Amino acid sequence: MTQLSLECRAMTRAEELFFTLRKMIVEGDIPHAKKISEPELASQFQVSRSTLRDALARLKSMGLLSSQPNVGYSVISLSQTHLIDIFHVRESLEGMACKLAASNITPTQLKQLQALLSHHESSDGMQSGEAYIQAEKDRDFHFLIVQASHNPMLIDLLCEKLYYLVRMYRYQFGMVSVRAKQALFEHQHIVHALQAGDGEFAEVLMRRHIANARANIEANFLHNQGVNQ
Amino acid sequence: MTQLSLECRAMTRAEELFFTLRKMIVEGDIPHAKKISEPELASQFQVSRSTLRDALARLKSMGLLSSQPNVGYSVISLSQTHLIDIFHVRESLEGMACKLAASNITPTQLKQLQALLSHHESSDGMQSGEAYIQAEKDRDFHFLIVQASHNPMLIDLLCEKLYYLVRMYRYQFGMVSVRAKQALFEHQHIVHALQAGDGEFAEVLMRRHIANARANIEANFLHNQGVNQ
DNA sequence: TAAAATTAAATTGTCTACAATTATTGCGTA
DNA sequence: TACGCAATAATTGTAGACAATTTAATTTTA
Repeated sequence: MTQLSLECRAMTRAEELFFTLRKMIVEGDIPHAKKISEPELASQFQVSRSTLRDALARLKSMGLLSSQPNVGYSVISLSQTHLIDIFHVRESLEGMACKLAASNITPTQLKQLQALLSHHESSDGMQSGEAYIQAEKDRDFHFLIVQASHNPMLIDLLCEKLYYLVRMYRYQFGMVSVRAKQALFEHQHIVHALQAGDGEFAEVLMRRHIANARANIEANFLHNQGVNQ
Repeated sequence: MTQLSLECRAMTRAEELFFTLRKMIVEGDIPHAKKISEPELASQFQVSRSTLRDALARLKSMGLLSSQPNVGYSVISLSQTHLIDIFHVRESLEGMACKLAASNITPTQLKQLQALLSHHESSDGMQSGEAYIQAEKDRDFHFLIVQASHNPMLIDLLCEKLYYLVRMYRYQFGMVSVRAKQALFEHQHIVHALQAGDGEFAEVLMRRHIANARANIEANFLHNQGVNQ
């Protein structure tokens, strides 16, 4: 009767809690590297420990939590080396995604990508060339390309797992792009390669794009050395 | 008192069951694409459904099981496209691992790698050049390089997740290497590049190595078309 | 006083029971 | 007979209780 779930999958209590906790962890609302009290969290969200533990297990599987048997869960402790590790994985996976996208992207997706680009070109921050937080725009661009790879495993790894880790670091370290204009150029080159169907080149460009971002982060670390652990 | 767990971490019932089920799934002892009955499996292993569900959740997170809320779990259904997807991911990740290994490999690890190679060279199957199942040898070689990357995320993805998926396909499709001698040559080249500390070249070689394996699989599919779905 | 051992408290892992949802069976109707 | 609907059975999701382990607090001893 009430079968209006054609698009909207069934949502369990545990799944809902998973989304809530993920947001909280990413945005830094749960202290890092400090043990999580299951009874406390469970009562805070009015759920049983079973439900909570289901959600915690999912958060662990995507790398936001760590745990030890008979001890408990805790939000992972952020570090420079960990962030660099993530970017190495991103570089390889998004490079491959970009290569595959050159072959598999649909006309609709290509149009979306182009529309995205021209929108970014015309936006205020870009025209003045000043630095600004372009997290969401960046997200959309990279997400579209990953989707266009049509490789479900790549999509899952990048959009469901690594993305949230990166976002957590953005929140925690307060990373803003000081190379917005440069990034736009790189995005444009990537789209050109995709249009031309040149997967090998598209991959190289995407990898350089992410490697540049990593170098930028490393330089930032060097500059702030001693501030972060 | 009984604190002999310096190396051996605490092992929960759920973790033990996880290992058992993983082995069973990989080796094809649980029917694919058919819903798993939780009460049945739980009683079969003399554990409660809670414990079983903990294990099932882990198996899902590594891609061996799929699930739907309010419906249940089932072993993933294997397909040619899925296997190809996996190899694309492997190519990119192991390529990166190899690149990083060129910089980060320890002298001990390099010696282990060389010892492994010379052992393979002298083994029977190689000398006669005949095809044989070299799954374990291949495993050791690739594992060592991934470990040598010293990137925990790469290590986890490749050695704890993708590896078991690949092994499941090996069992299910009965894949044997018909290019053992060629693979050995490629392994040798990779080690030479690592010795020379040439990460870029080592990456290219590893990617070609895996791409060749993929091409071999695709050719096999083409030959057996209609047999597998 | 400081370290080790022992006891007590709290936390996690596991089990069982119940609620909510889905799958199945049987019935009635076109 | 085939299709749709209703009632039943079975399964999954969630809650709460107990057991095993860890952490803390306390006592004992050098």
